[in-house]
Amino acid sequence: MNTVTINPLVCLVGKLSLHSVLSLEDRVSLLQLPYSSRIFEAGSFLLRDGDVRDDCGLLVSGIACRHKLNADGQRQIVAMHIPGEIVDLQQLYVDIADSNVQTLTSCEVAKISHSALRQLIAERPSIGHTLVVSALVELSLAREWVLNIGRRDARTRISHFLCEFAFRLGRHESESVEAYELPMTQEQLGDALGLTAVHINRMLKRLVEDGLIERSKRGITIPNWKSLVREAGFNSRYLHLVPDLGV
Amino acid sequence: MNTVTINPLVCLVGKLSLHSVLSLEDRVSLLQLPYSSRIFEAGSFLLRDGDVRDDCGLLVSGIACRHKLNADGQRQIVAMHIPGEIVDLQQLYVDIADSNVQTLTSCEVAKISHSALRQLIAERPSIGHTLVVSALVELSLAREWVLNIGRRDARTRISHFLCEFAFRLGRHESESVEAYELPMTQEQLGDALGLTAVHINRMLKRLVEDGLIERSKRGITIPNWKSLVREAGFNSRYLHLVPDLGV
DNA sequence: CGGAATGTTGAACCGTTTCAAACGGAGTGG
DNA sequence: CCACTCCGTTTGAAACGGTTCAACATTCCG
Repeated sequence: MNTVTINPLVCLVGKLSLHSVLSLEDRVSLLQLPYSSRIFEAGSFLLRDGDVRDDCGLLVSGIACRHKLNADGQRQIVAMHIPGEIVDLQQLYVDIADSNVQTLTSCEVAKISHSALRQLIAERPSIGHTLVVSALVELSLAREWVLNIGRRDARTRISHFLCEFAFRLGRHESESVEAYELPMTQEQLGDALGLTAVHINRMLKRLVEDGLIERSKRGITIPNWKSLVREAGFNSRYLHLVPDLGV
Repeated sequence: MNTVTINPLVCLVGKLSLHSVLSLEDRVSLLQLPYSSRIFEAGSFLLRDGDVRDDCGLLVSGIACRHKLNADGQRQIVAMHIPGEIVDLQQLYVDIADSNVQTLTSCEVAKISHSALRQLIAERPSIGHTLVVSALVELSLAREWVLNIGRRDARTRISHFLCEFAFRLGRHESESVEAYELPMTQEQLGDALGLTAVHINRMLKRLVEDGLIERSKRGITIPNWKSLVREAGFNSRYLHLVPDLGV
């Protein structure tokens, strides 16, 4: 697997750089963190509600989602996780997990012990600062998620979700025909957006009919970025990206 | 106003203590922070989407809410703020605000400059740690809020909101008849829960009929805490309170 | 190849919204 | 003190968006 060995931590550095300016020394120190990497197959739990952890899981490749359960057992996906994100950063500060994280695709995860990370943060406070920023960006995303579910109808809601996901994956070069893989069943999309799979199906169909998206298996293509953004009322500011890239 | 002068910062210490264990030295240092206190009347903005700040606002008394706007101008309340909370802590780490904070009642707010707070955090890292914990608790609340709006029907959703608010205000001694003031119009409750004021009205009426709550003007009484908790499927774990108080 | 999971479609249903009208209380000015 | 207005609450009837259920088609995967 790791024959050409690229250090998986580069994806962490890349992700953190989206929200903060990292010094060269910080980057170097981050890349020297000890880790052990492992592959999880689709559907594995990376974190369970109630877990207590002594290491952090960095998502190196693949997509995972964070979800919570109702008293009735209904599921609500509350966040998506993409490569470069530390999936259980909260457990570095707060003891007990309050949600589940489950892989949607096969995922490579690098484990970093809390003690190593704590030591690094103590030595280089700017890295601690950067990690806090990434947590605050997650907070901002969660609040936008509330707005999305609370105050947008199904069609706009799905459009907004697709925009956000495309944007976070970096597939948002304006005007161009952008495609990405959306590794979610319609059931999962429903759980993310507070809708039923059936209704997701109908709305996706309508979005295709109206030329806002194209579909092939699990792939989504956005033929005209601007029109989907308009449909969704999407404004990327809440993502707190450091470089101002259009929109 | 401040003739008997109680330091408003004690409420900050109290709030932080709910989630973390603070040393005596930390408490003392916190209380020595320089601040300037001011009263805002109901409806004032404490923070606006897009603001950049060089000081933090500590809510000393009163209730505020955080909200975001749709592209259509529809409002969604994404969080409630109660005394002891720093309403714009994010701006200490992230430059630009992504939501509005508006007072619901007359509020006393103590301003603390970023530089003073940064200096304190540098001197006493455990205080920085505690502030991060409080931000992560807010993240946990936001995720539960998503679950509440996405996967609970109106009746349960309102019940859950009332439970959470009561619990955060500390009015949750089990079994007893607990009352608190809920300083929100039905319109605002609707904005918080992704419902219309009309439907809030009908559901509140039903909750009263079913003996789960009692109402008087803006006051809410919970005659039987346990039955409302059952109705809401409420589990306080996501609030991450340090002392384990029932439920 | 066969079975399970996912996607698709229609019809009936229901929770919530919308619209509209009336009510009540608090505050203001004459 | 009354009349007036403003704001929030209350109520009803009709409409709508999304759900539910059920059947069938398709894809995935061992």
